Amino acid sequence: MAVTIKDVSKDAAVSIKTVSRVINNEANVAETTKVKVLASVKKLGFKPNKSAQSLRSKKSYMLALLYDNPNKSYLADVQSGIFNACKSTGYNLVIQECDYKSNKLKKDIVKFVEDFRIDGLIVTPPLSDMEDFLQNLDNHEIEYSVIAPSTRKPESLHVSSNDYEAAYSLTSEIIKHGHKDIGFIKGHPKHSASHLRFNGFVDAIKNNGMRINEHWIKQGNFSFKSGFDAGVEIFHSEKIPTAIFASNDSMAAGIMKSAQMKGLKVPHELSLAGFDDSPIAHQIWPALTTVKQPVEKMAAHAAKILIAKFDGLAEQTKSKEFKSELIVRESLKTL
Amino acid sequence: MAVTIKDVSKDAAVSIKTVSRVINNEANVAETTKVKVLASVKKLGFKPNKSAQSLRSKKSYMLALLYDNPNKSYLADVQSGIFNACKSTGYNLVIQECDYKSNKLKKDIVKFVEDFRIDGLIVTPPLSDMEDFLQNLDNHEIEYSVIAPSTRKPESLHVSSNDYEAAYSLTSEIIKHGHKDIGFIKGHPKHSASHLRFNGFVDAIKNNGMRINEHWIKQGNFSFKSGFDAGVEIFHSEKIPTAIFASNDSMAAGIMKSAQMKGLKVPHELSLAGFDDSPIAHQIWPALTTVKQPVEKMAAHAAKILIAKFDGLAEQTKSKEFKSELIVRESLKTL
DNA sequence: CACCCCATTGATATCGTTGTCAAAGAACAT
DNA sequence: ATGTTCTTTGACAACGATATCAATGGGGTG
Repeated sequence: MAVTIKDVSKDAAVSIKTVSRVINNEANVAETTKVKVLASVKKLGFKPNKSAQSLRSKKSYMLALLYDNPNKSYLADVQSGIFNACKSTGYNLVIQECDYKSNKLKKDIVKFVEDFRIDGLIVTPPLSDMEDFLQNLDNHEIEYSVIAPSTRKPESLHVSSNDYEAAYSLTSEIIKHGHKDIGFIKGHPKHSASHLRFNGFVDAIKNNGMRINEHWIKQGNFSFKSGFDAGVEIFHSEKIPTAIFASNDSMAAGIMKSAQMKGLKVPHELSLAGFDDSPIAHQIWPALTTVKQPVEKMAAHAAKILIAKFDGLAEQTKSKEFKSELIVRESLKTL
Repeated sequence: MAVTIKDVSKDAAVSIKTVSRVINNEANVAETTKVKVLASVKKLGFKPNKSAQSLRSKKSYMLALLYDNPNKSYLADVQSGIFNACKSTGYNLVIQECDYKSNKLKKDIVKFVEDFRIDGLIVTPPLSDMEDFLQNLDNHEIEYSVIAPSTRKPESLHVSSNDYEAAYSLTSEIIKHGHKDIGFIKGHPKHSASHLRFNGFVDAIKNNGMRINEHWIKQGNFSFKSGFDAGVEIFHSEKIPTAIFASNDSMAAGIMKSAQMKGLKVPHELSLAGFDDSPIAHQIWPALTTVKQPVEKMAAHAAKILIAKFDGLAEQTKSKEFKSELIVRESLKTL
């Protein structure tokens, strides 16, 4: 039989309410009582029963992660970060796959939250970029924390990365390696990161006094195949760039495949760069020059600020921007 | 305010206990009463409060997935399968990363299960291959379901795949393509799948009247790097095989890298095969010939049989072996 | 010293469900 | 008609926590 609050109250010779006060860190408990209770808690190995807490306090202690993202490694990192953040707090995580294109999405998610009595949501791209979706959550008074939103409202909970700056500096790095003819593969248009990365690229090119060649700018959607297709198109034209910057690693790998099929040697005849530092980046040869975002930390922070809000500690942990790290590998060669 | 069992009981003009009986599918409820209650449940949109159920019935409705496996795509598939199986049943999933080498593992997991009041565990390789670990769970009367265990006790809940047969037929396929000099990279020795795959390989070789060349058999550990290292070693010897079968795709990708660095053309000078059909298998060029296991379905089944046991339906869903599918891609060439 | 205030504490109701047990009525045997 | 058994149903307690609200007592004020 498990230890209950009653056992603790007997052992510490106080009422159960006082024990409750101590374990919930409520104000107005005498220091001596607190010490006494905590000693009993420790001695008996008391763990509050989540179901009972949940039933009485109307909180489920459950967060849900919403995603519609085919990238398994990204998803795994996000989850891992959230789980770590939850572990110490007693919250749990449920994963909910969505279809961002569904016109029932808004209704479905509200129903989901109500049916499962979810306390709060963690929203990832591309859902995090859908203003009306987030607005709908607000309307239903559903709490949430967003990862990498397109607009960073100061009152909302969000974590973001410096996609623009990272793309800018990766582009500068490519330029430093002597490249003048640089192609770019855009990411999925519904992801705000796609635009930030593209803008970073464009500005770096312009600020270095160079010009964009529209033929070498292709629209992708973050998938391997879209990168492959873009590569095929680019290599089909009369003049081809000496370097291509793809908005993520999968697409860069796709380009590499199309280059290799065309007989183009990477990096000798074509330099490549990706974004994300996903596992594939170093599992292909040559390994990809890329940008690593602290996805796990970002996700953990998203969970932390959400939980902090529930616990009324909103002031302590705030929305934050995370810095990315440039990783130069073999796929980028000096001309 | 949410709808409770009380509201339903009023609406249906029966006692709350009778409603409880109906929603729990208990015996001895008159058919007419049942229909009446179900109508009210539907009309009011009643959903039982999990916390209250959990509190009263001493079940947490939580499963935990135990893993110690660096393969993110495998993990993502397993999770996805379990989540789908849980969705309809009201169970939830918690993910728990473990360290199979830790000597505190057994104690930690027991404590974890007790602290979080987990109803049951789903155990993945390599933990599923540690007899003493599973024995310890039995001793503590912890329920669990195992994915791909080394020994399949008839009384235990498990799902397995036909690793031996799949490796046998993949090897046969390689032989059919005219290869006589075939190397093999073993997987992590703690995973029973490693041995099954190796045995399948060995038997296929022998049954085709061929012989194993020990120099081309290397020990790996399922990681990209171990594959790369094995490749470097093999290509260092005077005679190299015309084909290499790696026990998973990551290692096959590692070999491909080492081959390409050595200037060996895949598949013209070296054919390659992997196992698992992970994303990398078709994101490198040439794409890998491999074996696809229905990981998601297996995981879903593992969850289902566990939940069925809790619901007293142990007879209906049983341990099961799943079949794999051979996928022949460009990395395997006819000699 | 009487008074009030505020910090501290506890008795008890309560959350929404399932478990226990007994009552009512139907069905059947004698 | 009576007793017995079985099916169906409901009243109420219980699960283990938090919420409400009142009681207690020490300290400050006039």
